[in-house]
Amino acid sequence: MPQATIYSVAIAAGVSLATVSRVLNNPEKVKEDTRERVLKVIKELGYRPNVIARGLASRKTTTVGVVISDITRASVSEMLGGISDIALNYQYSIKIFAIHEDMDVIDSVQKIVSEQVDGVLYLNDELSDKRVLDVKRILDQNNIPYVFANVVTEDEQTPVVSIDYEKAGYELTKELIADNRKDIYLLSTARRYTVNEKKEAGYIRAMEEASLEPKIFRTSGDTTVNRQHFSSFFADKKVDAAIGVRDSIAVSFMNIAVQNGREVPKDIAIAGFQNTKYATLARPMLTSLDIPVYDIGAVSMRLLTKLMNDQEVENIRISLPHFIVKRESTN
Amino acid sequence: MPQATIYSVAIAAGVSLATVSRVLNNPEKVKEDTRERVLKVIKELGYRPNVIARGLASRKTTTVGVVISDITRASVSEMLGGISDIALNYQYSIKIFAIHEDMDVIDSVQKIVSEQVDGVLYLNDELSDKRVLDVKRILDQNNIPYVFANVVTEDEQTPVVSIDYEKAGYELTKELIADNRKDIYLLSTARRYTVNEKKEAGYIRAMEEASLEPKIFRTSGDTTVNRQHFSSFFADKKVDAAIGVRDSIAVSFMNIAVQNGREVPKDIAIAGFQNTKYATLARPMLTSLDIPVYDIGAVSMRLLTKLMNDQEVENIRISLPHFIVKRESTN
DNA sequence: TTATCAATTGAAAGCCTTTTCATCCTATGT
DNA sequence: ACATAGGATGAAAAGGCTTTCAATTGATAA
Repeated sequence: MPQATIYSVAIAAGVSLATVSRVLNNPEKVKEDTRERVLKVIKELGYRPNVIARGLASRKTTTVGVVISDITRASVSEMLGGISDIALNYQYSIKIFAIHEDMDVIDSVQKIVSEQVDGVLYLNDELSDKRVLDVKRILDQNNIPYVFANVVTEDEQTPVVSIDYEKAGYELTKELIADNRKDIYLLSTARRYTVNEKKEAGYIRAMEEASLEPKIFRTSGDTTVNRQHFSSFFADKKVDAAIGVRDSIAVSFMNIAVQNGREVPKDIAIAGFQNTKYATLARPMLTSLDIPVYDIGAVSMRLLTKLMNDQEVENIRISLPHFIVKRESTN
Repeated sequence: MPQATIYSVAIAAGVSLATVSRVLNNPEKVKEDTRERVLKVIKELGYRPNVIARGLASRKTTTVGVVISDITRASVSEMLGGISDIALNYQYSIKIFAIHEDMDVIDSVQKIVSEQVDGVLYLNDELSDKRVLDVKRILDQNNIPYVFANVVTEDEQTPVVSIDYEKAGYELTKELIADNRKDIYLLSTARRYTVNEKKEAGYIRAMEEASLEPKIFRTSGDTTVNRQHFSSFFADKKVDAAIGVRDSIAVSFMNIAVQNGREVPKDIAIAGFQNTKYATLARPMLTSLDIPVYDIGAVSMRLLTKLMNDQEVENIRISLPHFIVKRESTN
């Protein structure tokens, strides 16, 4: 049997299509007994409205586009979990748009526009402020609401959900300074991510406040690569504490430190960012600044639903709370 | 300015809509100079076909639905990476359908059908054979091609891309037996996953072949929970090797083992499954059976594109190769 | 020159809904 | 009993595209 359409339902129920449509979308506008009759037929025929046709007619697709650079990163998929749960609540579907470095930003946004999504969630912590504005402009032109998640941008007019990475970096550094550590390194990425730059800024502020010299060591996120870097690191550097901009970097560093005969946390205190599973699977377990990634996803999706439905929004720039989870790798 | 439509392009180019449509979909059917004229106008107006309208008219949405239970799991997002890359190649969009345990399988599939996707990729390693058949039936009825990825099913008619988990379990166990280990535990999950059952079967086969007693220890995937289990484990059990059905379980076990004074791999050899980043971030680094998760995603997406376009497919049941990555946690 | 055929183009139907507008009906007030 | 308001319903247009079928054009062959 071919899929039932609104026609077949209308005929079977002896009403017009308009009525069937109303039963589905404005049930209060149709008399109770006809409504029940129609619903019965719908159930019998297993009718499900074709969302494409509905999207064309209503110019609403109840679909949001989620723009992602590297979906395999743990933080991204965690965020997607939050997005997906809230989307389910509000009956939105999720379309994934993977973007690659070599893709033209403008072109990729235009593609999303042509897909007729009702809103866009942009997850990309590598996005520069200029690019954010490009994306913003095109979406504004097409009247598509959007929220940036986990993105650093100064622009006051951009809806964004994130945490205060500068403050987080500052606090985590203060924690180590309070433990009387002097040679505190920040292990950052060679590649520039805007969120990491914020962490660095906070680290530097804390160090300078304490009249300590900020020392940033740049390496790769790839374990096989940074192992090499870290090994040579211990040959010539004085260090009694380190903060990794990601847990995985901190753990990798910790492993090399131990292999070089350092005791953690006695000789070296180590802390990470994100509080992922890497932190609890490390030995000793890693102190980490918890970033509520799932919540960032969930909250941005929630914010987006409000924007899409023209609801009153008190604050379009949301900063979620963070906190330090102290474990064995620091005192 | 409102978004350009095919009408505005047709008028501006002085042709009919049919011609514009042909320029986009069957360029060889329109004379070269008109084609160029139309393309020029398209570019000038920044026209992008509305994919919803196109989907309604052509009954093709160039969208595939990807069904996922827990998107936050590393293997799932890795697979999604493979899917997404291939989808990009073949110009398909990806719609995510998150399913939860409490959802009705049939209902959720019907929802996907109503979304008019051209194909479905089902990723769910918890799916029982019966459920697979339910899903299959509904999609067949609606004439929607599908591929199951990383799913264990016996049914010969089900397109599926996976690895031979039984063989993998067997080989990994053999490896430890060859190292003359006797008390080899399999650390599995309390919750039943079909893929884990296969690993268990392979483990048991290898153990029995060697006249060793298979010993399966069931715990949670949650680190805070299994730490407790593992701690009490060492109180009363004789063990000289262990295999975790996931890397994270193996690493967690390894940490507890070391804390209990065991040396790895001297006293206990440990191996995991999946070869995730957990394995390389462990100390010592974990031997792991590599499961090409990204490839499973990529290959299933490729298979699905063939199915969607009625291309000849030699084999709808694809088993990808696996191999053991030996590291420091075993001899 | 005329018939024939292929290449090119256009007109219009169709895809399945939503939504506006008009019509009909019923209950209410006088 | 009659006008009126409001609720319930249906007819039809609209949404932006693809695709069929018919018409036109131009070129080639007879």
